[in-house]
Parts: sequence; C-alpha cells; structure tokens
Amino acid sequence: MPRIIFHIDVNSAFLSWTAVKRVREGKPDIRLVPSVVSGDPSDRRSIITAASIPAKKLGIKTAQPVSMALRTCTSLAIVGGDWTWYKACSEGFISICRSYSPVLQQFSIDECFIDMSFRCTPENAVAVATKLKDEVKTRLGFTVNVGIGSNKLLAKMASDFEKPDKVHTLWESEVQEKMWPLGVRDLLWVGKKTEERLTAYGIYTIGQLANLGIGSLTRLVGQKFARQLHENANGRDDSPVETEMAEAKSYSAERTFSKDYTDPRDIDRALFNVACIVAHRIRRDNFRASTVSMFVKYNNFTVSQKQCGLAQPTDVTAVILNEARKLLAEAWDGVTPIRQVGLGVSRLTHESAVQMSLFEDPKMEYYKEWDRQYDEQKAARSNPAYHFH
DNA sequence: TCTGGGGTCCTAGGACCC
DNA sequence: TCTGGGGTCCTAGGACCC
Repeated sequence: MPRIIFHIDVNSAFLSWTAVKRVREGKPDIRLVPSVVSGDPSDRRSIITAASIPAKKLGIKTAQPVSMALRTCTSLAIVGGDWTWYKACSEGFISICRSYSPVLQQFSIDECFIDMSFRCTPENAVAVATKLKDEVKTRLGFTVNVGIGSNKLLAKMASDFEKPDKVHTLWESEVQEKMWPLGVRDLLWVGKKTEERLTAYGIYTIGQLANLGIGSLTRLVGQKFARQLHENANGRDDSPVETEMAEAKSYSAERTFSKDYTDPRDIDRALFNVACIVAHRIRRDNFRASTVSMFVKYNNFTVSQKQCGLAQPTDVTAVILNEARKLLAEAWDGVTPIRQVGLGVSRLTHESAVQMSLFEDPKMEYYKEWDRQYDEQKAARSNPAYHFH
C-alpha cells in the first residue's frame, strides 16, 4: 500500500511567532515589512535567526550577520526573540497536526511529519492538507506550508516549494518533473561542501545526480553517503515516521565573547558558566556522562577540540568543569586570542553511580550540595508558560 | 560582511586484544 | 625477529540539519 506523508513547516517560524505576539499587543505586523529576529543589533557578532519574506526578497538570509543585513536594508525592523512564547506556539502547532494523525514525528521546533496513509487518499490529500493549513492559520494566527509525498523525503522537499501558506505535492510520479530540474543544493543533506564536490564533477541538478553511476558518486562522497544520495535523488526513502522522541546522545553549550579574550580568567569564567548549564541539563534529564569534551574557537576561526573519558559517569558540575579545564590547558597555547569556548558531554547513561571510588574527592559531598542549590534556584526562576486562549 | 547555538552521523587512524 | 587479520574502543575532524 502506498504511503501518504505530510511534512508541515511553519513559514519563517520565529519571525511569524514574534509577529503574532506583537499583533496581539496592537503592534504592526512585521511579516509585511523587511524584518528579522536576531540578538542585540549593537553587538557586531549578532546574526539573523529568522527573516520575513520581504527581507528575504532583499537578499537577507538566516545566519547572516545583522550588521551585514543592515547594510542591505537600512530600514530593517529588528526584534528580539522570546523562547517561552516560541515553545507555546510550537506546542499549539504540533497539537493541531497531531489531531490529523497520531503518527507524528516532531523534526524540530517548527516542523513535523505525519503519516496520513490511513487518514486520507491520494485524491483528497490536497484538500485535507489545505484544511490543516487553514486551521493553523485561523486558530493560531501564523501560516505553514504542507508538503505531501509518498515518503518523508518527498514530503519535506515539497513543503520547501513556493512559500508561504501553500500546499504542494511531490508524488513519486512527479519526481522527474518537479524535483530533477532543481539544483543539487536543494536536495536534503547536500550542503555547501557536497555541492562544491558535485559541481566540480559537472553535476549541477538533482536529475544529473539521480543518473550518476554509484561508483563515481562513491569516489566523490564515500560509500554510505553515496548510497543515500543516489536513493534520495531518485525520490526513494523508506525511513519511517518515528513517533518516539529519540533520547539525547550528547549535551553541549557554548559562548561567543563580545571581544576575543586572552586572559585565562575570562576563559575560565566562561567555561564555568557553560559547565553549570550542561551539568544542570543532564541532571534535569537524569543522565550521567562518561565523556567530557571542550572546544575553543580562535580569533582566526580555527577550532581546537579535545575530549576525554571519565573513570565513572558523572553529573557533578565541578567534576565536568575540572576535566574541561585540563583539556583547555592541553589545547590552548595561552597566547592565541579566543573567540568562543564550548563544553559538551556524551556517552550518557541513566545508571546511578553506585560504585564509589576509594579515592573519591573528599569535597564531593560539597560539590553535590552546590549542584542541588543551583538546580533549586534554576527551578524557582523558570518562567510561567504562555497559553493560547 | 565577518560570521550563534545546539544537535546528529560518518570516517579515519591509533591502541589494544585475540 | 618479524609476521597476518579481525574486532572494538577511543579521539579528532568534517559535514549536515534547524
């Protein structure tokens, strides 16, 4: 039986959601003018998180520095983000999608797949998708694109066609007509580097890629990726809609400084801050980590990354921070200016640390008490949720 | 123009074991 | 003294996604 998959994607999500909130407050609708969501525009390092369609038409792109966008458009409206509000919008959006099919996979904060195989037919799929899209618009105030296809890849490619507020189909029978003329970069998983390799070999369109021999493709991108690209360029994808949220495999946090630092005290302060954040998150999710990794990005943008294994899994901030400090000492010459530091943990387990080392740090109880107080304060400060009513 | 933050997966080389 | 082959684990680095 052929599958029917919908991919639903919020148009310029963070920008749309900010607009909805502002419209409710009686402010003008920033979706209608060149506008962006970003960090502090006076900070030269701020980048664009989301751009309105009028802004995109001027060439302003997500992830571009704000300073650069301001040169493109001096009258650009710049607004800040509100994470709590975004979560409320996302929940409202997902909940409407789920009412169309419980077989739902949330792909990111603003995208999901639903399996509609038993909920509609190829003949009425567009009508059902249109109803879903209009329901989101009426009830929540923002627009989405719905892509319809016989698998997740095709549905996702289809939702990326003309925006906003549109429904598109990309059935297998339409692959040659609708997908093959597109540039390779439009294919999911083809980023900048892969595009460069393919075009250097004379492959510019998805159609050319689809018809390239697997041997040549393997030489260009490696065996595993070659197989996937070959299947996807031909419109094939048998991955299921995963209803279970996968458990996290790693946690990390990073900080970019407003100016490059060479003073070890500044670096250490940042390392301390990210260690607190990461350790708090693994405790919240009841994990312990067996690997700690640390990275620094220098002022010339080169990155140095180090990791090390722990004798025992831990969720103690002081232990994680201590490992990160050692790694920093190994990685950094103490001279090169540092732009960013980050800290991550991986090899996660839910096991409790029952085996106490004979040589356990006598300060361990103190460290754990410190963490308990940190977690308590963090919980007390959490914001009240927004609600749609 | 001057580049954020948080993730996943893959590859390659070295260490170590049988 | 020099030698094979396979498996696993670890680290570093690269590419992609939103």
